[in-house]
Amino acid sequence: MATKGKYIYEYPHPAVTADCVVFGYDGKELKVLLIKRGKEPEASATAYVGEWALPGGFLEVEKDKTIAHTAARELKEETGLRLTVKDFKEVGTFSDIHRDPRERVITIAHYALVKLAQVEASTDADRADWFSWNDIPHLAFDHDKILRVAFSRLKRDIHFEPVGFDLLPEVFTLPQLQNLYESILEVKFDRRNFANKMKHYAILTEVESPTPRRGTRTPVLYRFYKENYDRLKGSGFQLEF
Amino acid sequence: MATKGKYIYEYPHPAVTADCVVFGYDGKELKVLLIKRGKEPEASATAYVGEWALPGGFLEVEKDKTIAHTAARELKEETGLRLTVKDFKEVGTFSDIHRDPRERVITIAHYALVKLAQVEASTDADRADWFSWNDIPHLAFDHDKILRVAFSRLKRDIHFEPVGFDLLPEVFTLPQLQNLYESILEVKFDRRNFANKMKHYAILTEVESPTPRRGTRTPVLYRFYKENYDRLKGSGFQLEF
DNA sequence: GGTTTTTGTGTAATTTTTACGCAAAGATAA
DNA sequence: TTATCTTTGCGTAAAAATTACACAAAAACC
Repeated sequence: MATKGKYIYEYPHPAVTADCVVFGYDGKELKVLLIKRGKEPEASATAYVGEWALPGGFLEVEKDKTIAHTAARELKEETGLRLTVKDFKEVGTFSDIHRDPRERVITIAHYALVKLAQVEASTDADRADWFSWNDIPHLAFDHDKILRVAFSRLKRDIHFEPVGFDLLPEVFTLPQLQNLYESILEVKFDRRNFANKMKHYAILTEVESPTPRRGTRTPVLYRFYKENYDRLKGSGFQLEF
Repeated sequence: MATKGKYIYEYPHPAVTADCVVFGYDGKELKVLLIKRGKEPEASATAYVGEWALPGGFLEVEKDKTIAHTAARELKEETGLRLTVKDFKEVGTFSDIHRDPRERVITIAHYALVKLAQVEASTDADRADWFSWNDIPHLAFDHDKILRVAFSRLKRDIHFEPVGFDLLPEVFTLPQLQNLYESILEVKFDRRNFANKMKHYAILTEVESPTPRRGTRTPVLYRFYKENYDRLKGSGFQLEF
């Protein structure tokens, strides 16, 4: 199949892919969605068969309006997860000349945050699976590196944007929120100071608690108060921890 | 020249370019290096001839180790300016399907900071020129957009890294440093508070001033104290203004 | 010598951040 | 039923950082 192709260029062109780091949070740990690599019908050859990898795939030159559209389309095809283009944040370009053994492939990595509970059901479990952040298997290509960079990007973004809320269910407790921040920022906060700061920012609204029993004292439930957050953000605000 | 090419692929491939936003600072204003577009021997057709644009060009698939190497190589070829791969920071990918009228081209934008005085001489003035940030001409392609994003990235990075110092000469005055920060952050600071904060951070060392006359009172000269900055940065520090 | 521009300097008031202890809610075990 | 354990909620005092603010010295120009 040496000259099976029909797309001809005067100069060599690289292949371009979009890869997706999809983060979830189960109330306890940060999670990442990975796929098991199989044979890919579109690629001229398939590499790393049977290994775990980030979901992603090739830019469709004549169809994908932007590389983020590639990310959204491939994520849907490979995991069943349906996200919009706006859900993806660009992490960066990975372009090492030999990062793919088949041909020159540069990839634009993206990350996305999902409410885990609400998407677990719609995920195609045959090919995809969620892994705890502290228990990630070895990944194909340079996907380990991409994952690390994506995490550091998330870690940075959380200072400026309410990314935490994209990972939590609509209704959540203060301890859950704090644990999430601690997981991402890899630090511990004083519970009282954390609550004070949140109260000061006024970006949470208390939910009429239907007293949902648990193992200990029932925590108060909150909802994210988007209006207030947007107002704060508009005036050059930044969430600090 | 419809089928002049000799590079054949089974699926369509995009062209990939690296574009460079090179910032300089003349002690008064932020500047950007632009080139005047001419005929490009490498491209199958040339677009936007005669217009100003960001320096940049096509990834050489078999030669450029990473896309940052493309940026460095093209900057050198187009402007004469010789920077290392490490001098470039990635801004992001611009991949709109019709951003280049010739074919599908996605570009990875980068920015770099240079000590203006020391590079002005080595810049190829026939093709390249420095423009004040507040006096940028209309640019080819989507380069206006790239420029805006690059600036906002610089604005963000200056909180975490001593980027200011890359734009200043080795030896500089406190008012110069303040003016630079004000230009990038688009705010005004109180002179005394700015000086106090800098003193508190202890990242400047006073230089034995050879009393270099000027228009008014001779300002004290400083040099950036890298050791102290690195130490601070290592312990999770961040430059705030 | 007077005028103008630019630079350097310190302190008090305010705001933000940090540190810290105890009581109530709910579950489980004795 | 009571004791015990874990988890949650709450407020204040000390420390640190940020802000606001005024005057004198250096140099150039007239």
